[in-house]
Amino acid sequence: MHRWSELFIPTLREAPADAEVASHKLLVRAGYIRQLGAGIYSFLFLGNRTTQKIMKIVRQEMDKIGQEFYLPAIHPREVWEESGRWTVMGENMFRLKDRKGADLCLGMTHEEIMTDIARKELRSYKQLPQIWYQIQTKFRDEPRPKSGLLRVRQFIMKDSYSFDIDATELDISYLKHYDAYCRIFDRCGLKYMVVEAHSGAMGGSQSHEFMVRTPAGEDLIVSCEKCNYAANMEKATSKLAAIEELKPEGDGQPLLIHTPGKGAIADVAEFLKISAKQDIKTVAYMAQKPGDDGKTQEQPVVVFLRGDHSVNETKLLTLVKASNLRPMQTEELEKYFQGPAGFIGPIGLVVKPKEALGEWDPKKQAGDPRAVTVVLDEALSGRTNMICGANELDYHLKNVMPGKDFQYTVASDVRSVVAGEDCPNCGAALRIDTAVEIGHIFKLGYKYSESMGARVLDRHGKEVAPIMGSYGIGIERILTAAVEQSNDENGFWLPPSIAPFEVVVVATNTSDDKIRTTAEDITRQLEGAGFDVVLDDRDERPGVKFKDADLVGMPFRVNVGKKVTEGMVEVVQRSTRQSTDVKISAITEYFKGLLPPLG
RNA sequence: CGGGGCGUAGCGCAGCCUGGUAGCGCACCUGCCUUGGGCGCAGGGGGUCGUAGGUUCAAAUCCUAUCGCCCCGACCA
Repeated sequence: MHRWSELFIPTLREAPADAEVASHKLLVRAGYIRQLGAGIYSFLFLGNRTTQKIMKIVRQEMDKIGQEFYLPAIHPREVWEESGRWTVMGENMFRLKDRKGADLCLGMTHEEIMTDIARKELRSYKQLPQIWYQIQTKFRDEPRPKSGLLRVRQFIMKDSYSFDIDATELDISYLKHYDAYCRIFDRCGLKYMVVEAHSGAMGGSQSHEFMVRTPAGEDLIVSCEKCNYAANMEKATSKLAAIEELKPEGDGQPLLIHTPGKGAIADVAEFLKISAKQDIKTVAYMAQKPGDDGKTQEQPVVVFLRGDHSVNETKLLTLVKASNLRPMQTEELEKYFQGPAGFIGPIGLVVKPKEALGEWDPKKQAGDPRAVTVVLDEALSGRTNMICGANELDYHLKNVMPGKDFQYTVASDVRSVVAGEDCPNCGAALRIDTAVEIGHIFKLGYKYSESMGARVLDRHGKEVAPIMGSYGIGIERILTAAVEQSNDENGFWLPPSIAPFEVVVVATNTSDDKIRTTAEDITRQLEGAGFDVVLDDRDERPGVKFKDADLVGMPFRVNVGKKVTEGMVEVVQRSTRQSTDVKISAITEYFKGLLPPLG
């Protein structure tokens, strides 16, 4: 029997001053966690019980589709060099040296290690498909750990990896994970949504993120209330209302107009009595990418989009296969546009051909030194009679038509969706929320199997690289998300499946023998029926015990008090505060109707 | 890495400007009391004031450096 009086549950009346988000404050106050350093936390009794329950659910569902391994956390440098990520991971990776001076790192994720096993052992298509998973501690030297358990430097992750003979088979492994993840998060009692995510510049074809809405989240997700459209900001798009085009003036050719001192879009629009929607915004970047020699390569990228839109830099990075963007400086603007900041525009640019998109090989960069990658946002396709900068101080152009009056390297969706725009599926209004990512499934492709040399023979005897997928779940984030989702000023409540205890039995007055023994009896009964119960038998005033019970996350409380003389106790549901008088003799039956048996 | 803030008892804070005995609330220990929402009374324990230098007769307080933590930004396969 778990007696509170003998347990270590250090609850706090006040939250630590440096806690900001609800889950952080409450998990500390409830005695689940204590901080050791920035982004490093100890899990105490209650916190550990919960994460163990979460892991049990994850394990049960993963065992239905895969096999659990246990892999090292310390990795030799060589494996990470083979995949190229020893360099790519940069400062985010914890590195150390052993006594012989050999380089090692703490694993941030385990693609390399799993692929290493695969290449040494897998020989034939007959051994595929394989799904291997593990639940392991990961280390990331975050530049800025924050928000309690949300962004930390050490955390537990369930990660799995699939090896398939071809893309069709990968689809099956991917779908298995998708379904397993839904079962896991359902069982953990989370309200989550699945969003399409961008798969990054490093290859990979499909990716979904499992997100929980919360103000503490760091990711933005776009979703439709009407249909089930949901996407990551970096992937989201929207249907735009038709724009009323300006009338052409003169012969319809671009026409120079004097706009003295009106550089900004808003000024131009006001000066010309037009809407920003009729203006072309020009955003000029230098795209950056680390070169093979370790030096940063740069190339000019210019985006044209509707005056009231803004560039989504992640979309753009993916499009031009770059790792970073910086705004062009004045001299660079003058070099490529031959015009002054504020009045730059598309006409007169030397446009790189479509084949040059995403091309970084310096040998293929020869040609006109003024050549730039020009990206036209799709929202400008087919537009007519627009206003744009003339590349001349204090002048703009009228009657400009993308595609006719200027060329571009590529037309693509590179703008950010704005809340209230129309859903691309059903046309209803889109909303944008912050959310926390609790799971991510990802079609990796051949990146690791190719670079690390995993090969199997296919049914024709031909040597091929297996195609891979990688899939992660943040264990602590499930807890954090659950707390974020269900809390008030007094504390939080967890879904019974992951709460440290499903029921707390409060003996309101321990000096009353009848009350004390009844509370013990009830606890014993409920335990006997398979429920997870803790008995609060502390010699405290009832108020103290009620406050604690409200704080620490148990979904149900049984108050054993004066009504024992009538054979009754109260059952209080934490989430609703609803209190029900229940006959002591019927208490087990009552909970059987409320709670599913423990798995 | 840029900007800001904070390090004084387990937690929350005051004291610092204007140098001179280290304080308050909660928590903790003992006793009494109380027992349906952090109850009351009495007594008590606990802090090299983040660390290291410096100035001074004297430093929590002034100066310098350094470490740590938090927030905003950058970053986040």
